Amino acid sequence: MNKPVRPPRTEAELMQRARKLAGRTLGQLAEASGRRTPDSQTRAKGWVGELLEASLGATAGNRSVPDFERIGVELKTIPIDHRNLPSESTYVCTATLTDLTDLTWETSRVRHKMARVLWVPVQASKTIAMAQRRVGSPLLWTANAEEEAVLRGDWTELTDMIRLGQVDSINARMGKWLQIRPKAADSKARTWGIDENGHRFRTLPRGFYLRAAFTTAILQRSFAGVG
DNA sequence: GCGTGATCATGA
DNA sequence: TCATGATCACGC
Repeated sequence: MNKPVRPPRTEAELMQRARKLAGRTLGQLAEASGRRTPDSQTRAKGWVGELLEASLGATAGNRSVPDFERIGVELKTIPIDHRNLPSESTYVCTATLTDLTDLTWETSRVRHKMARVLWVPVQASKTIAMAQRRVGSPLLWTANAEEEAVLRGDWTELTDMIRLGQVDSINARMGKWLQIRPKAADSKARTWGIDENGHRFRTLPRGFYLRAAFTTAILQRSFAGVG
């Protein structure tokens, strides 16, 4: 890799950088940071996210802290289809399956992750070669009251099921905007969960995801009144 | 296995 | 066509 980008010191600095990236291709960003552009994402699923992290000066690596630690901002890239709409859900964090007694929405990882997010749309149509895909206009976002109420409701409903030992009854159809889906190397992966008798048992690791309908809605909201 | 980053691939 | 359930890579 080339010279690392230094971490942004303010949100304004981060936004200035993000706006400069808008319109550039992934190939250009890859060259600037000395990375090879993969032909496909099948075996490079996190590549775009890591490329944007490097391009904007994120420092968190795989630590459980915000991507832009100093200013408390999380970076999320949004894959965009040919209609300019999000084509995938957005992973948020792993779901806690044991020791939930003192866990509340206020102290949850979901809320902390979602507190302040820089959304960066990136073209993801397979009809566009990886290196030619372009970065879109960034959105620095915080949930408004209505959004947070829905997220809190979804989180509470799903977390209550886990508390009651019903984790294996959770499916991805639950939750309006926030859902729980597997988050693992494969379907054989196992972590500890709690069954309906309160006993520990082996189960598939899960994660919280934001539905594409949610990111569609917040991108729409950001355009409202702008033209 | 769990954290980071996500997208793939198939059934409905 | 599209969302669900499965999967890929990497550091530690």
